[in-house]
Amino acid sequence: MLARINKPFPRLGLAFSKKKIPRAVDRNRVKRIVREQFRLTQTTLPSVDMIVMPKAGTRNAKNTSIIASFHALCEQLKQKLGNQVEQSQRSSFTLPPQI
RNA sequence: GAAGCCAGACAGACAGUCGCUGUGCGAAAUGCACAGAGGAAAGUCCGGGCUCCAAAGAGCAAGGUGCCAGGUAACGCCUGGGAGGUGUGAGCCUACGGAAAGUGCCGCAGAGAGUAGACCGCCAAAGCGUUUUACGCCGGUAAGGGUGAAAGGGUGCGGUAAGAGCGCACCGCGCCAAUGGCAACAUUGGUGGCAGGGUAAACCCCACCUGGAGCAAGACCAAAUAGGAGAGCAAUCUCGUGGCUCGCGAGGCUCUCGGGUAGGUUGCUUGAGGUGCACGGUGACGUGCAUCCUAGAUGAAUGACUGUCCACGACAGAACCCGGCUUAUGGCUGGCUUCCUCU
RNA sequence: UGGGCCGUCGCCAAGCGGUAAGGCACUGGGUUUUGAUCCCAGCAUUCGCAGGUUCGAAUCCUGCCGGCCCAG
Repeated sequence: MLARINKPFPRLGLAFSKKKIPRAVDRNRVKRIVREQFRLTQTTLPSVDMIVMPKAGTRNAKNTSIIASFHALCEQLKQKLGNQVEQSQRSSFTLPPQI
């Protein structure tokens, strides 16, 4: 829902309301999946702060579909920011991202 | 073989790689080691610990519990027993004190719904009258019919004008005694007279229990700021303290205007703890010894990928901590009951 | 964490121990040349679910389910 250029490395924010995903088990599951995918793909992501927010149907989604939609959103983000962000800026930093 | 009842344990396993949270080691590292959700962590329905209010007091009010005995820190929980109900049975269920302290309610129907009553009936003995083997009046009665969820014990015999606990027998009920049992209660005997239906998850009475708030409790450190202005009340007052009164403690308190802060540490996990053995107890449970340390986050941690195997993984995520209850849920094991078939 | 409220026809709802009002909507009929209005009639087999108390429960009690609100 948000992507803002702030720090020289990508950061992840999660906004998971109890209204969208009522049960704690499902909420934790989706958060784990998003965090894991961010961790695996952070070196290829643009250096922006992003906030991920689930929609109402997310609680019934399978793990593979959540992963696929996360990657699709990242591709959209890259295309939108492709003109603004320099490629060299991203590769020069290898600090651990703050999740 | 089918259906059912009860009890129990388990909650995918192993290996590898990369991650997350905590603790320890280390000067530090892009390190190393160890540990890391549940039987219900859930609902928040009860009980307790802990913390503050007065190391919690009195009375009223309010609320809860309600056969007996035991267990427990405590309970509305558990165990054992009694009584009642239910099921063919294994079993299961039960707010299970008091209706003779008082009050209320019992629609419709029905004569009458609670110090009873007379619609259809039955009888008319005694008394009176007449048209005298009869009828009427004065009356008697509640057996039978009818209404209702419920009509002031039930069945039978006697009795009577007809009837009626009016009398008797048995059953039921109340009271007393004995026996067994700690008790609830059971059994037996005697006695009374059949009197006043139901409802207390209606008010209520009796007995017992409950002070209030909650870890965002509370404690500490640091930062910031204005010990501001105005009004009101004030020891017969105000606040702490909650529904009220008392008591106790403190001495200022309340409102308005304007302004400031809300960051961190702790509480935080060793506990009515777990496991094993022995002993006591029918059992819940208790005692002793040995042994183990087993999440502690604070935008909130348990995952992803790969491989092998199987029954192909249900319900579901700790937030101060424990004991229960309730609800959700997967397959497995053992015991028992009923029925069917075969030998 | 603590506390409170609600669930009744498709919708809005009254009833709080005595056998489920009313309005809108819907269906049928009438009035009208036709439509609206108007008139008449119909429309709750589980009062969220499951037990219990009572002769009798939407109502009382207990346990669940769902929804909403308040305080910190």
